[in-house]
Amino acid sequence: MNIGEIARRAGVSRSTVSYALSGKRPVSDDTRQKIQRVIDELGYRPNASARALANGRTSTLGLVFPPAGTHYTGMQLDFIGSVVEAAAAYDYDVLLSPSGADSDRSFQRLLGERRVDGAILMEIRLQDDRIDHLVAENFPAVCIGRTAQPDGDWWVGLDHTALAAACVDHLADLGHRRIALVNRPERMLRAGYESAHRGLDGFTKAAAERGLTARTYNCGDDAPSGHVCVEQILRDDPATTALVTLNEAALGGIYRGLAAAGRHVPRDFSVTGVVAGRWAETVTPQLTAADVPAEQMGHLAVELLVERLDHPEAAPRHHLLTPPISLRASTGPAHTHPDAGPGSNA
Amino acid sequence: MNIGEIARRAGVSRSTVSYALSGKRPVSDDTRQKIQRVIDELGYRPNASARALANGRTSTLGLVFPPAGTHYTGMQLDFIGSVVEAAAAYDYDVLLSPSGADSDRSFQRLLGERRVDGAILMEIRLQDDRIDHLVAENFPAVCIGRTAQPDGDWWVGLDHTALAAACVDHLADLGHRRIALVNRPERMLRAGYESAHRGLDGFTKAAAERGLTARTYNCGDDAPSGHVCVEQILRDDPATTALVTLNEAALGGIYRGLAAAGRHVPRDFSVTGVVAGRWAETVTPQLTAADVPAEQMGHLAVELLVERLDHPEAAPRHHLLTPPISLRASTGPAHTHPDAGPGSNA
DNA sequence: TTGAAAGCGATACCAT
DNA sequence: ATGGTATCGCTTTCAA
Repeated sequence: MNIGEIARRAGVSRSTVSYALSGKRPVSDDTRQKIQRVIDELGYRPNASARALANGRTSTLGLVFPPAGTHYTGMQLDFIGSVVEAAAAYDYDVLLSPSGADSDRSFQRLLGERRVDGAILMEIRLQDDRIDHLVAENFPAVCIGRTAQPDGDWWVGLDHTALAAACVDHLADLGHRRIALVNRPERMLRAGYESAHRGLDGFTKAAAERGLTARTYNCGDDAPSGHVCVEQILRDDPATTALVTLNEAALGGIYRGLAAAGRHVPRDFSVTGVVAGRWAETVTPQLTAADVPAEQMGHLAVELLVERLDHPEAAPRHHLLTPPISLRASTGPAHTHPDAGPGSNA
Repeated sequence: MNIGEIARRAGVSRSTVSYALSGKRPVSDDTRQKIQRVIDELGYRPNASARALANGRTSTLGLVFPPAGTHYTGMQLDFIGSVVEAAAAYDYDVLLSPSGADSDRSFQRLLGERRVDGAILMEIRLQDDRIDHLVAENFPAVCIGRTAQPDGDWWVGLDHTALAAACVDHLADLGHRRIALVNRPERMLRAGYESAHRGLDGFTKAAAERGLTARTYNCGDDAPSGHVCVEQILRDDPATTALVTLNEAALGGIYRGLAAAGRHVPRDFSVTGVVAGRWAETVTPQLTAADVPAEQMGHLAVELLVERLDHPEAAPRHHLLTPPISLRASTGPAHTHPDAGPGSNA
């Protein structure tokens, strides 16, 4: 059933039905009602493909994120959920594209075949060929995260440098002198992931400024890797009394590794980091952390994208967020653990 | 740029370009190469809307799941990830629809406007108006979960009855005599969520068969509710020594509540349940649980849907899964806790 | 092996 | 206030 059928049954022309639906031209109350009655009766809905072809808009947003090589982190998943929800409020549907690279089939389909009106990108790298591509085509996109040169882009990002530094300061204030960073996997660092890079920067500089002894580690995005990483940290320097994690997926393993080594959190070891709030609250003890406001960021990204779609010539806008540290239960004053003596091995 | 432009530049007709692309009609090597050269040069990709309009297929699957009223559970998110990944392997994109009810705008768009070729539904209710609607329209869909009368449907589901029973048996085998069930929120039970209903059934019957004292609780889908729920359980019957949870999101709070009450897991309290495997491994101690194979289920659902799309007349198929209990670290032999004496209050 | 032209189902311009 | 019709970009039948 199509618009022609409706027109025929209502005894009007197709254009009149179209205008009655869109309201882009006045239609007499009489015919409007006649049309509406037929539509209700037949349960007619205009075909999205035909409409998209005719007016050049799909009413769909693309959400681009790397394929779940291993698994998604809670944070990534929170982004997805919030983007979908926000998009629905603007009557946009969301098309998911598991693409890490410019060359991915799904990414090409999204853009080249014009399946979406605009795109939101996650997991940004400092140099990101996907973004280069989008900019070159002047394709409306908004990034969750920012590249090394974000000035021409639309984005909503986190000040990872400041966040990691705030974690270090928090620990230093509590008297910790030997700390460690649990970063994302080395592969992500090499690929240029911005959070891993900027977080590392912030951690390193803040530790230097506060005169702390600091070591940095790369850790796989899963609990077992977190466990192994903690073992390594305590082996390298048993006097370590605190750590900062940028790696949410490893958190469970980090806690377990600490417990296995006989370090009680927060009595004789403090843990903090940059983690989505709701996941910080699932672990025991609850994590004191710079909460990533995933929900807010997803909403802002959609808001920016819709604005950009409505005003194609608008100047780039962005939001740089620096959420405060939420004090919970995983950090406390520094104490030296008995195992921390020289030559000992936890 | 469109197919006409390509045709002009290659000096052939539009139909020849189309056939060169689809391979549905032989094209001489010579012209094929000529066309391909032009296409590469201009970076041409056929417009998805036009193609969908012409041949009636969108190459898009819909994924329907309830809006994140509160937040998504890890399990739901795992489904989303695995469905997207599996769909990509078949060159389908996935359109997300946050719809809990037949009447949701997004759901209507998906079906009525024919934005997708088929749909995958999550969070199935025993009576589900979305499914009734789909069946009535003979719209190709596959459910993750099953209704009370699933025989005519395509689905991949879990035997929640058996899973809950297996948890009870496991606890009974360890000598536990007084146990509790932490179910999903009452709102979900009232709405008819199949996992909550069938799980409750399985738990209740198995407990009766093994002659256990069992209580059942509804619990909000978040950590704080889990904490409160445990307090309630221990208040109602301090002699309780184990619980089964169908509520993944409450798990963190359950652990915390137990710790706060001075019950050590698994020494003097055992916890088990039905939870997605990777989340069972993030908590400490790791949860002994019937692991929901979310990834496998997502893949199977896509596989079934693709099959159904390719063979519109095929008879309904389904997969009923009963994953075994993975023994981890959260259950142990029953001991009576000192606080469990009559009149005491942990 | 190839071309011409009729759809697919909407929108929107040009008439009346 | 309404109708007729060209148009969006592709697929596919019919002819040659």
